Amino acid sequence: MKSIRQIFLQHSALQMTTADSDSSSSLRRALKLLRILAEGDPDGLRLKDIAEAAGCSQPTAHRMLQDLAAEGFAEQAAGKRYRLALDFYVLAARAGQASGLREAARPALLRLSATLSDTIFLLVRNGFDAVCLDRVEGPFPIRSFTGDIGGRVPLGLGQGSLAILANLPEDEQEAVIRFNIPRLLDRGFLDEASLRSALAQARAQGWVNTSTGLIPGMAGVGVPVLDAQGRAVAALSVGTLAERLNADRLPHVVKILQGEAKALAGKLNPFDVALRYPSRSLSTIGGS
Amino acid sequence: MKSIRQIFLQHSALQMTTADSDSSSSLRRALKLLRILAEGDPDGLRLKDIAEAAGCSQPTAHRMLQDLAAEGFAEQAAGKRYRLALDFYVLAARAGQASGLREAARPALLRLSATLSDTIFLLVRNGFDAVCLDRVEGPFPIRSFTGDIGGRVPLGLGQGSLAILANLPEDEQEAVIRFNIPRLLDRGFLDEASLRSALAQARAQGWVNTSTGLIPGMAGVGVPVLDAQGRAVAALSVGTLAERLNADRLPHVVKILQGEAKALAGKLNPFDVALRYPSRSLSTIGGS
DNA sequence: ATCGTGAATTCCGATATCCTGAATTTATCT
DNA sequence: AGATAAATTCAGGATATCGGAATTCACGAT
Repeated sequence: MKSIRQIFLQHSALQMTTADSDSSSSLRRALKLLRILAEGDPDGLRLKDIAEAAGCSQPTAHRMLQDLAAEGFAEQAAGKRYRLALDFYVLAARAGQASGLREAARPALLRLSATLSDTIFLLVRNGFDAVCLDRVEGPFPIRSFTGDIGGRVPLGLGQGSLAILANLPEDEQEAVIRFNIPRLLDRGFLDEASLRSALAQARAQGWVNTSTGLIPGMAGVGVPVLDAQGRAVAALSVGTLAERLNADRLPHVVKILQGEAKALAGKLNPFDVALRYPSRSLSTIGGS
Repeated sequence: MKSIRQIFLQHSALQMTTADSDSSSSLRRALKLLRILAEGDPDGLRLKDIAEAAGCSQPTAHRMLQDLAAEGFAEQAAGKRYRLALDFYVLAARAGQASGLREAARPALLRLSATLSDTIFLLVRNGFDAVCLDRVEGPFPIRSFTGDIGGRVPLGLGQGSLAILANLPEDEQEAVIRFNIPRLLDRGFLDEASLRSALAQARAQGWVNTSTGLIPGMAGVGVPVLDAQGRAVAALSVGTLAERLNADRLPHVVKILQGEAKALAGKLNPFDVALRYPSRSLSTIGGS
């Protein structure tokens, strides 16, 4: 059985508290600048603040930003402020296309939104999290754990996220659970026993209902998107008002979701999320 | 009048054949790797091919890719292939509000899509290209020059793209035309005379109709989004089936589009797409 | 199933690049 | 306008980078 560390390595590309964060390589430092820009004020950041946030000298930050600008990843708005530039977003749009899932799922999302008149989410697994890859708004205002596109939640929190976790291979599921329990408790989630019973139920019935919803007045349904080996690679979910998921409508919603999930799975023949990271990372993480 | 080179410098962040492509800085070279990954197969590229495309040795490419992966911008899929990682997408999505324009335009796109039941595009100018910044699908399947979000077309090709070009300042327009003519011809587009007359008409009437559509059965309308100085910073366009843009409906569509474009322009007071690039770039490009 | 080819990764010395500090220019605030 | 603070440029010393060679690894063929 895989260890937590192995699972972690398989998905080490998380911006988590890896504690190796300060480490070297000028490239790494430059890339951190991009992250600083992304997380900073949309109108741009001052060079001084960027340098401080990056922990490097002002001339160094300046030179790197000039390079980033020359390549179209950053730009200088009025007032000398630096911010991300268009090319960055353009490239990022392609990054989401990995395996074409987003593209493949978009028609389904639109159909679901049109049919159900609710907000639809497309989630994918990424390490120990579920990431919102796409989302189509419905007419009702929704609060959800999974915020907007790009939002992350620990696997297990929220219907779609739980649907994914419930359909991972046994050993990975176990590792994720152990890793995520503290994170879930931090967010006021149920205890481990409740999680395990919810997972068992989710796996058995093939979908996750509103019972795990922790936001008052909100409810949702999530179904997994399975690959050829029956492993969850994504989830479709609906978020809506609790009153809109009564006993009458629920079966209908589940059925439609499952139909789309199955059709989507059919389009994903060569979908392979298994990553292998070099053993060098082991020492990096293990040694810190 | 500005020279082509000057215009080019203002928007030098193009992945074109700048001939400065080989130039210095390890950061720039690393960022080019990201571009290579973005343009390559979504399922990933082999290290050898990446190294070749980047014009550097295999070990060098390897080390840079490891750094990119460690920062979450790239990842290794099964089979050792490298591709852009999800974090890249997530980062941009979170910062997405940064662009302002996209955020500001989204309600308009949704309204247009709902009202017209067609696919709506938001294009912005970037150098010699128009870039699709956002897009809302309609119920009809559409083929367009401007592919999905992030797609580029030479300015002048397509309704929205032409609408932007038609409303650039005289000298820039001229420079773009000269630069783009060969590119347009390559793609089976009309000759220079036709382009110029189309531009004149577009500028005069304030919108671009389907007459420039080169895809059989498809049609569209584009209107420019003008800044305070009357320069085009973006375009809204509709793409649909030719039969859905008959003489009855066309004026209606144009009117609605123009209304949204005008409202959008009003929200863009502090929107400043003019970029200033350091004079250092001048010598870089001029000297090669 | 084993072998052979080609790719991916690691190692290491030379060297080009990057970083820190100081000086200059430019912007911002009172 | 003057003063202050930031942004940018400049130069020398230190270091991380680069590419060739060797090794390990993955994959296709016999």
